[in-house]
Amino acid sequence: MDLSDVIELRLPGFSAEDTFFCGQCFRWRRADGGYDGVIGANRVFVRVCGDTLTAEGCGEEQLREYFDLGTDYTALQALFCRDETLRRAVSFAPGIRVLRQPLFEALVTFILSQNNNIPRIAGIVERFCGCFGEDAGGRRAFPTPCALSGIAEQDLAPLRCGFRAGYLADAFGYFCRGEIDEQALRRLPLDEARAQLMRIRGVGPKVADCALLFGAGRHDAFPQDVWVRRMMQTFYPRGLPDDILPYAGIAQQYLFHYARSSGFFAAAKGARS
DNA sequence: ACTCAGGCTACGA
DNA sequence: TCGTAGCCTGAG
Repeated sequence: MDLSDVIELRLPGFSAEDTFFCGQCFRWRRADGGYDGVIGANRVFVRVCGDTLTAEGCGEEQLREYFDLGTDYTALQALFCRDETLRRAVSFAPGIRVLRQPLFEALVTFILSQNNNIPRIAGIVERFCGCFGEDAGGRRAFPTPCALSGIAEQDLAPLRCGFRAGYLADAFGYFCRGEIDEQALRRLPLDEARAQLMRIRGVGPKVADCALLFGAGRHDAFPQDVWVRRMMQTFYPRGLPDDILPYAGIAQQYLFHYARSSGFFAAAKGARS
């Protein structure tokens, strides 16, 4: 296969802007009217025109998986929009899709996300790839677990990721030794899958759910950060509607983005004391 | 200068 | 089993 081929995917309603910058991934940049990113071992350039996404740099199968073509967002949004709050969140940024990233990448980036802000996370991730990743055509691929065997906490000093370095080193160990079973994570009951990941130091419920949702295709995993918790307390004191639960993670992404970006909670900031 | 960020661990009650 | 102080670092 020629990786320089331009591949077109039909992706109705897709917004690269909202999808790439709604906080689920950290490696896309705006460039030349499109987006420059790295998927697996490949540097990829993406452009969106109407309902068509064009991509060059990687194969079609890889793209279909990464953009989760198997999930029908039109149907999903119809379901979500029967709920008043979700209807508002979805219409705020209807072009969001939850990406299916590699498990290791999702876990590592969300370990780095804790008590941290997005620009700085992106910086740490770039330094990490720069230090340990293979060349991917002008950018660096996200390092594979194998490439990190023997990497210790002190080797991570250049990342300037602070107390998270020890957590990363622990995670590398689990992956290098093959002690994280991706297939199991995909089929196990949610709490068991979460427990497997939470053996890693620095991985609590939130990070585990992010890894499952973004890195293992578990649409039922429901990461609750401060923003989503605010949404839950305000609009869903009794929890999400039952028919949403199998897709709670995707709903979460709309709720999260809405909570952070709509300004709904902005006034609450100064209102303490 | 100072707060706070997409949590977690460790420790105290 | 609860609740919470402290943590590296740097952006705002």
